[in-house]
Amino acid sequence: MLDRPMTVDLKKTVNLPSKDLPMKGNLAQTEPQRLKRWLEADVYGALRAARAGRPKFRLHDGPPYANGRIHLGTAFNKILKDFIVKSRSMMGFDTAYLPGYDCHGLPIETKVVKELEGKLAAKGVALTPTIIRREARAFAERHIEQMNRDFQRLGILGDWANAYRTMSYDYEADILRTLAAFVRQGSVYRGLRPVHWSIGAQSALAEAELEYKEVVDPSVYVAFPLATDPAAIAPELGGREVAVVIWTTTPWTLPANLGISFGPDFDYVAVEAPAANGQGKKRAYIVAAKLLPALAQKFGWTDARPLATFKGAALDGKAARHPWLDRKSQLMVGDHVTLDAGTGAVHTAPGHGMEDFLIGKRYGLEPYCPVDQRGVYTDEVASFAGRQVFDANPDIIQLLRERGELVFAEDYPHSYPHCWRTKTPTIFRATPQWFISMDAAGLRQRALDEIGKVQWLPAWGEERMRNMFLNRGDWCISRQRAWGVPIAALRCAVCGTVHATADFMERVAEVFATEGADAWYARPAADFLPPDFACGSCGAKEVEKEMDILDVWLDSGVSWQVMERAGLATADEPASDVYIEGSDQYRGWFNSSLIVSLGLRGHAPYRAVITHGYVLDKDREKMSKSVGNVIEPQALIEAGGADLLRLWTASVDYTDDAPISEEILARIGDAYRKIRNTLCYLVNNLSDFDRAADAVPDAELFEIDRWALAETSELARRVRAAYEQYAFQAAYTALLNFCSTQLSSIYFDVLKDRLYTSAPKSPERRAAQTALYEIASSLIRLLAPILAFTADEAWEKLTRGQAGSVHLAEFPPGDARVAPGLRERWEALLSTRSTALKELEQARAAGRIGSSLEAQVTLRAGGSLYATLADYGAEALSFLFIVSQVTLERAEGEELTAQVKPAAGVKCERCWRYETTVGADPELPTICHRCARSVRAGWLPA
RNA sequence: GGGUCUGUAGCUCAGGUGGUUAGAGCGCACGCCUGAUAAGCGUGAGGUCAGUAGUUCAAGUCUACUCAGACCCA
Repeated sequence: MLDRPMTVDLKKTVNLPSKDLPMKGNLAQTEPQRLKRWLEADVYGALRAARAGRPKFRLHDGPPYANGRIHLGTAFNKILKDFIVKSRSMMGFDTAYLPGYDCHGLPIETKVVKELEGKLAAKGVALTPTIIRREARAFAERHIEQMNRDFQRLGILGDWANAYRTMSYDYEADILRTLAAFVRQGSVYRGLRPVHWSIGAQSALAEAELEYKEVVDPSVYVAFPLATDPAAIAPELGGREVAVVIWTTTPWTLPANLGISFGPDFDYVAVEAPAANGQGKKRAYIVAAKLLPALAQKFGWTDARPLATFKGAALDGKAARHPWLDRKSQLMVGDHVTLDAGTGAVHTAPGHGMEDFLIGKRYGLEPYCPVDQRGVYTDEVASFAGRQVFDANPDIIQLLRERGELVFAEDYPHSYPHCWRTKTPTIFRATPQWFISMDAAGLRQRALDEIGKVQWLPAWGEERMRNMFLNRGDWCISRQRAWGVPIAALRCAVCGTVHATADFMERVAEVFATEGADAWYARPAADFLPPDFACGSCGAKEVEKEMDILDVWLDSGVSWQVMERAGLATADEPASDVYIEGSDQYRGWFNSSLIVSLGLRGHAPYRAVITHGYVLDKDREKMSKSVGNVIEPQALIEAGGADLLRLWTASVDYTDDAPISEEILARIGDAYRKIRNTLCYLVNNLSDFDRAADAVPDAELFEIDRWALAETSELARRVRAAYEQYAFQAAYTALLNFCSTQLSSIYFDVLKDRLYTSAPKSPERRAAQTALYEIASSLIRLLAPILAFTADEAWEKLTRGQAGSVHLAEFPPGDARVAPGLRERWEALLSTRSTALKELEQARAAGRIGSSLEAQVTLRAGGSLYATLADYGAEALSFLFIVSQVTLERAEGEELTAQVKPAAGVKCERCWRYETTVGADPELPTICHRCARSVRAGWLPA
């Protein structure tokens, strides 16, 4: 061998990472390709097969409404569900996820009707329920296909091909069978209830079909003379003529007045004022004390004299006389009474208002409604029978004036609901509806019992749910619409008696199962009739079909039955381990599902209920088109990929409302890049590492490798626990902090020297790679539920495509044994490192060094810290601090000091450390002895 | 108006049963490196804990009220 410099390209002897996993994710392009492969490989099916026989975990999907592209809220919901599905399956559970869609209902119906109206009118064809239903079904079908694609694009794993639909024939049959079950147990009844009614269209309207317009209505203040002894209210009123003054802007509802409501805790006064019929008579009028000054001025009561003051509760149970009819008006108290307007005494007509109806129900008043579907008074109404209600207003006011009960009248501009179709003002009108009683079969009490057995997350959900059941009225299940499941009942064509038996409904359900609910519209009533039918009341044989449909909340309330039908649950247990939906579903799906499951199975359909908040803008205000603060998921996916959206979902506290904005997304992008770069470092430094052949035994690992593995195990333990508790944000925080602190800023930074400068197959480099492999394997799996695409990509690279999708893998256990004292020892080492780094920064700021390798550090420590540092060794510390030399000195006190000086020696061209051994090897004169050994071992013939 | 909930640094979040100078990651500023490079490392500056009043020796943590926001109901 010649004793002169060799011509070695030293750059080529440095083991730099590969570029197998690119730093740039390019997710908008790569995700769809990966998705395609998942679908081709049927990852969901493979997962179910792989977990067959393991304990089951069920997440029953609350069906989103099938009427458009998904928005951030639906994406948020589905991603959270996917976190659960993926994490539970990685815990080893056989996790089923069968998505579903809510198909019937008003939004689709109105959309379809709008589209059809113009077209059909031009052809002179009438719009029938059958046509609406055909179009609505096609509309829902189209949107389900689109939404299926949208959801899958988010990386949601599930049985998409078999997604359930509330409009499928068997599902429609189940809805009707469910109604039959409630009929059989005696919970279903028919009763009157006020609904929004369009006189123009002669039909019931939903809230969404109302348009509010500014109009001027008559505002009247009407006296109702007291019918009970006024001394019972306040002694001062004994022997006086007393009247209650009410206010209304709908004088036409006065014929239906059955009561007056007061706020129980408000103060009311009886004041002496001139009687409205003049002639100088005095009369005592009752109004709310707080409103008296304003009212006295309005009425011209210049010398009103208060006679008595009392709480509204004092009036409870008393009675007044109707101003012109020979009828009592019940005095009541209720919390709905406010002092915002009027007199504090609220005219109550239970047939013409929702609040009136509810309080009337408590006091046993009928929802009396002497107005027909044309808005015309029936014969019951003396002197106004046959008159249209709005036309009758002036005459009613005139009548009041003549009778001396009109205290005051004026014009009153306000906004009033109008029918969106006919543009006519609407009225509230009590109409016959179908109900499920909350109490007839004890449903309310059973629900309250069951609520206590369910696990609520967040915990306050239990109270919210409980209050809801304590206060809710009977469930009105009928709607006067076309797109839904009809209430299969018959009405006698002669006497109008309704025939609705469970047996009959179940027979019809059989027809629905094969022909769909359309059969009710397509077939004549006679088709459903038993051959020997006769009306029980009048014996007639002619019948008509009931045309009301069921509330769509009943549709979705029966959805847990698909879990039984799919073999995922049995009837004697809750159909789902968990429900997770937005917080609006306490009133909605959680509510209806509980009632239906209780009615049919006797228990709740869920073991646990999780709620998430709404997606809000940067100011935590709701997104709306008119405000212009809407962010579309499609735009986010185009820009940054679904994994970005998934990472954002994990980053927020979903139990509260979740803010999203440009800045937040920029931060999430930063976090994504941090995680991705961490994965790149791991995977790309393992490109020449074959775990089976190259891994070293535990004993050959460096201490820092063992520390990093211990930290990884701890991470696994914490992240796993977070997933178990559905605490995705805790998982996110732990994972991100681990990547940036333990790995990037400590382990990876220190490890670069060993990975890059050791001989490729040297034991020290293989030790580092052995640790990196374990870390990569754990980290990727722990990330997989959140970063579904990126983790799969990294996993594929790490395992060289030999292990299948990461979503088939299980979590690392997180129970690695850690040598006693290792953690405490490393706390001391790392805190010493911080001290050294601070000192290095001072030297750098003073211009004494640039790179930390230009420095040597002298540590002075005492006591146990000195012992720890000495045991670790000065040279090892120099690698830990990434400086060229460390000198350790023993000190008396406890305080640790670090001193920075220029490193000794010359910079090694290869490892960049300053070494006194540079040039020791004459053949390799520009590098240190360590590098010379590596180069000889790795690149030169022996 | 009622039920339920939320409000801690620019952002997302930690801060059992009230107790020393309120923490983290990111961002930001400044600097280093140029062999993780549309990367990496370091140091540092950011907070009247929404506000007011109270309880207490002591409150981000308890009470009341106010303000702002969310869902449901009216």
